[in-house]
Amino acid sequence: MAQETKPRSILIADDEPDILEIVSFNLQAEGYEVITAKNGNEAIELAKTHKPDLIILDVMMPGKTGFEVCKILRTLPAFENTVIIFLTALNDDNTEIKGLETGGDDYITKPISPKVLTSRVNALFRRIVKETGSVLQIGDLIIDREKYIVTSNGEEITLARKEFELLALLTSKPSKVFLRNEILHKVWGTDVIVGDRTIDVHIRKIRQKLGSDCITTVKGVGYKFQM
Amino acid sequence: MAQETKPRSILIADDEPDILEIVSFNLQAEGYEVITAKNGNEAIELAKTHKPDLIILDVMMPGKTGFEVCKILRTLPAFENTVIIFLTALNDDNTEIKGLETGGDDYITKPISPKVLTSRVNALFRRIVKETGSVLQIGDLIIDREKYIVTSNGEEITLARKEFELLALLTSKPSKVFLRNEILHKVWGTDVIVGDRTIDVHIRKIRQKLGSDCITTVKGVGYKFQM
DNA sequence: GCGAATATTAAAAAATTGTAAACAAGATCA
DNA sequence: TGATCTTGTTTACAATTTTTTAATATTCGC
Repeated sequence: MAQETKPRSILIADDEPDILEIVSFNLQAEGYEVITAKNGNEAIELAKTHKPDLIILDVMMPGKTGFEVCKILRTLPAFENTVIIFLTALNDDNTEIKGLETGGDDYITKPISPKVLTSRVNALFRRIVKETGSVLQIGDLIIDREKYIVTSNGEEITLARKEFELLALLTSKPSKVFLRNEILHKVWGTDVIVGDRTIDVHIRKIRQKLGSDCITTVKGVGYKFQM
Repeated sequence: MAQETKPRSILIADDEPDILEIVSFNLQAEGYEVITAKNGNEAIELAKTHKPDLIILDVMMPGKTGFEVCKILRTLPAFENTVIIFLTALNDDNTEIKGLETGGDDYITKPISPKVLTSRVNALFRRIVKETGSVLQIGDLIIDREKYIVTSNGEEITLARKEFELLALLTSKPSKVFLRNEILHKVWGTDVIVGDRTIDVHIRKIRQKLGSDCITTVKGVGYKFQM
């Protein structure tokens, strides 16, 4: 039931092994998948084969500079939207401006704090990343809270608001039995008073729409969702 | 009808008049529309009324700090996606990390070069525009957010400002259901109060102009755009 | 089988949205 | 300037959908 998300991948190119190691270590600790390159040409190769989500480029590298790598990558459609961060010892305004104008998203000067770098990477991902949206998948049932859509076997099912919220509640913890009281509180709210049969009627409608046997009655207690 | 392009607007908050002046000057020279605030509370006020595309906040300000302003704004739906840059004399890793984690998109330490700031602003806008897509094409509908033009089957459709903003919001995430409240906040602003039927009427006008079946009503929830 | 709990059904009630028309405030233009 | 649009908003009512109630049947555990 838990949605497996592919970890975001980051390519780091730097000719100093120490930097590669410490930055890799910190980014991996944060949950990113890290690939390293020792120079510009290797960076381009690895970028093409791995298509990382973010690329960190040292500016001064043997072979090709970070700027050159960036320029080359940006001409390729696959990388026009990839986030690129420059890393450099050159603390010079004009170089920084040049880096940002070359197509870099950020420019960090050495010596860098690995934690700051990580924060900046996180900030960029937060900004770029489309929110995954709260999509719940159980068996062949997909519940998309953002789009307010329920799909069963690829077929879209229209649920009214209370029906949707009730189903969303039950599916939030499959197999858990929700007490009638609990359901009332969470779907209707604490200050709304409705009759006893109201829940039943809504459950019935959901059962009708989904094909009945995914919501089980636990007599005297409540309901639970199970595929 | 003259097609005016709405310039991107930037709000700068700093208690040092010199900084306000020099930064404003440079950003205006770059073509941005600049609004200035002298402290945190003024920043919040101006943000609410002007809804700028980007906000630059000094961290140390009388009244509310930049971090506090950021935190407050981020809780409002209208500002959850606004770009925020921190500006500060505190060259301290932990503070920088805190700033980025508070929801800031960038953190620049003083003394700053106005040109570097401008470059960073440009870089962030370049990135955002890519994500938001200043020109959106959905089916045979083309929405140019920058030029305020909507084209359907090659034919230009004239939308009033509110209509355009509403459509732009809905199309910014196709299929996502926007809550009525969310729409009110993002199109009308946080402190504007309009009647219940106002949204409906605008939706109706858009439907009339585009041919009705691209905006779907999700009763009790909101509206969504779908081709 | 008994009784309490739940299912079913239809119809009433409530909530939400669609629509047309009217209005004020600006903008536009002759 | 005054007349005429355009825009944004409100109002009032119609149309629709959702939610609830209430009355009746059915189920399930004991």
